[in-house]
Amino acid sequence: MDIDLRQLRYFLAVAEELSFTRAAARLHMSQPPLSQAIAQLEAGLKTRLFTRTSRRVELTAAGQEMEAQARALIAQAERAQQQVMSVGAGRSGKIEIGATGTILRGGLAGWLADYRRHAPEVRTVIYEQAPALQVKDVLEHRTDISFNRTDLSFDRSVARHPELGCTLAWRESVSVILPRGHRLAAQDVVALADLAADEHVMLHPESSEFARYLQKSCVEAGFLPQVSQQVVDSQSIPSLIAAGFGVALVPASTARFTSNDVAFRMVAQPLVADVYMIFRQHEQSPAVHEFLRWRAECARIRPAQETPITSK
Amino acid sequence: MDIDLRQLRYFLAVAEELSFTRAAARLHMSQPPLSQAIAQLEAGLKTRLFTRTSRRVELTAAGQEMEAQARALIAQAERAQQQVMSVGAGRSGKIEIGATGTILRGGLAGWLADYRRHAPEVRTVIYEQAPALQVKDVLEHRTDISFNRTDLSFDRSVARHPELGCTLAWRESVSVILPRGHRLAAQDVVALADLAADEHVMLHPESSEFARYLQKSCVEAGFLPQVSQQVVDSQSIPSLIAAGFGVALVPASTARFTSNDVAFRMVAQPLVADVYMIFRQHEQSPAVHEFLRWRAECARIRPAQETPITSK
DNA sequence: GTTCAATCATATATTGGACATATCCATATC
DNA sequence: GATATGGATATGTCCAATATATGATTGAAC
Repeated sequence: MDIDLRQLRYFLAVAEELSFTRAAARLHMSQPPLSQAIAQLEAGLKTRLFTRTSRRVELTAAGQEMEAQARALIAQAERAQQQVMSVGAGRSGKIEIGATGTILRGGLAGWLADYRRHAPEVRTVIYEQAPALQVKDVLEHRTDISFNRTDLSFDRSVARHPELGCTLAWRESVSVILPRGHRLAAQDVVALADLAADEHVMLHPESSEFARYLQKSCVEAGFLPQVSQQVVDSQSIPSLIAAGFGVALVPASTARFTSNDVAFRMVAQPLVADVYMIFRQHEQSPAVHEFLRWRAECARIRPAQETPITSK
Repeated sequence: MDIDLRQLRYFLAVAEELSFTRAAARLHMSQPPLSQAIAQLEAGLKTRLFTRTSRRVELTAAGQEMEAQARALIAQAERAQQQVMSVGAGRSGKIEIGATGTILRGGLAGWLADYRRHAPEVRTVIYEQAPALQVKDVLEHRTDISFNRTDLSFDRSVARHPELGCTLAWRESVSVILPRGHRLAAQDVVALADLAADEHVMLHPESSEFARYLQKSCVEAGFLPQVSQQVVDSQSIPSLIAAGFGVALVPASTARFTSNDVAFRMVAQPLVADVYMIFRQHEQSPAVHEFLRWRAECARIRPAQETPITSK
């Protein structure tokens, strides 16, 4: 009673050849089972599909309808198979990405563009996330990959979860934001120690591993930064600097979207603003798996990772 | 390698139950062959569709895609089957109808409306045909049914073809078109014999059996009509009458679309303008077959067929 | 920690159905 | 009317889908 794609393939062969014998030859089978299969299909539909005049085979009206329907069905089955295999191989699908505001506006989309060229069928959906929620969101499948500036291998603030993996995504340099007319604005590159006397605007160290890293780096450079203001959202930093609250150390890419009320200057190495990807080690969809595999391969070929988009 | 709707039905059962055991019960089969069938499907796609954790079954990303695709495919297969069966039963399909101008404009569409209500999926396509080509067009499958005023049972002008059938479609009365101020315009009903002295406009008797029928009727009424003008297209008759070329006998429904430069009066019975359907006895599509069957049944229930639309 | 129950995978036997070979029947062609 | 062509029918064979039995894993109960 239920039709079956095999029957439809047989039907189409007969409909195209208008001959059971020729169709059977094309299907690499003998003629009787083909006749039987068609008869069975007709019985299931309670409808004749061919008129057999012992010398000529013709399609009935229902047969013509069936030809159109069968073609559409088989084509759709083909597409369905391709689509499923494509998802299975990670060539299509969806990757849910979480990122902090600075990373999202700091060139993440541009950095992803490479992969979009490599796997155009994979949709990437980017959510802006509070850093504190990123690990939780990944663990609970709300996102597949989180981009942030925390290297879980060294992070002690979140419980080191065995299910989570962490990889360096890209490496950018650190800039310092100076107010107009600051004494260091004349230099192209600023050494970290030169900022010892300035007041600093920085992110809350509790919620930002990057802030803790900067603090630690300052201490290693020989001074404990004077904090004039702590902020939650890095977007508000440039306006605070413009208002005279001091200086701020930020990832170089922050310069892309800010006015020229303030000056951006490179900070000398070895200060870096690394961006990491956090992801589940298992239970990752093929698209995510393939994405991470591709990234790992790229990193193997060209390990020196630079700022995704120059902050010029 | 080629997927098969049976596998998809199995897959959907498992995807819905998220359990091989329950799905097998729902499918009235045991669990091992179901597991095998799914494994086979996965092998064909080279893609895992479920993650089995020996306690819980879950869909992979590819499995979710497959669920959507499978639903769409099975629904389409269902629709295809319905559609083919519908065509096979004559509930849907197409009927190509040929008709002469007078019949086409004389209420054919209205007469067909009944059937369109009965079988709304059947499309009826109406072509205007020269009467001389109607039989040929039916025999050569250009049309399925011809409407005209020729009863093939008595027609001797065309070779009586054994493949052709002929049935009365409807019966209308005959009207006479009189010029303004004609002496008979005062009467509601005109007897045929009263028109003996008038000049007549009529269709070519060679191409119109109706014209021959009218001629014969006049002779039986005791006069040979004086023909002032012979026309091919009955549409031109009213204007010729208005121009004073005499009178004309026409089917009553002709009055529907003409101005009041002329007067229409009923002609006394037994003069009738019957409309017949001509069709192939065999090689008719289910839609045509079902249409004719339905008509025959209606005629059996209510044999008195009237003018399809009153010529008021 | 141990046992039990639940659940899917694997092994093996069985059966139904798809297929092939052989043949029959109808008809178009000569 | 003989022949050839092409589909239907009959019958045997073989594979594949299924059932039964069993194993393996694991979550839950105590």
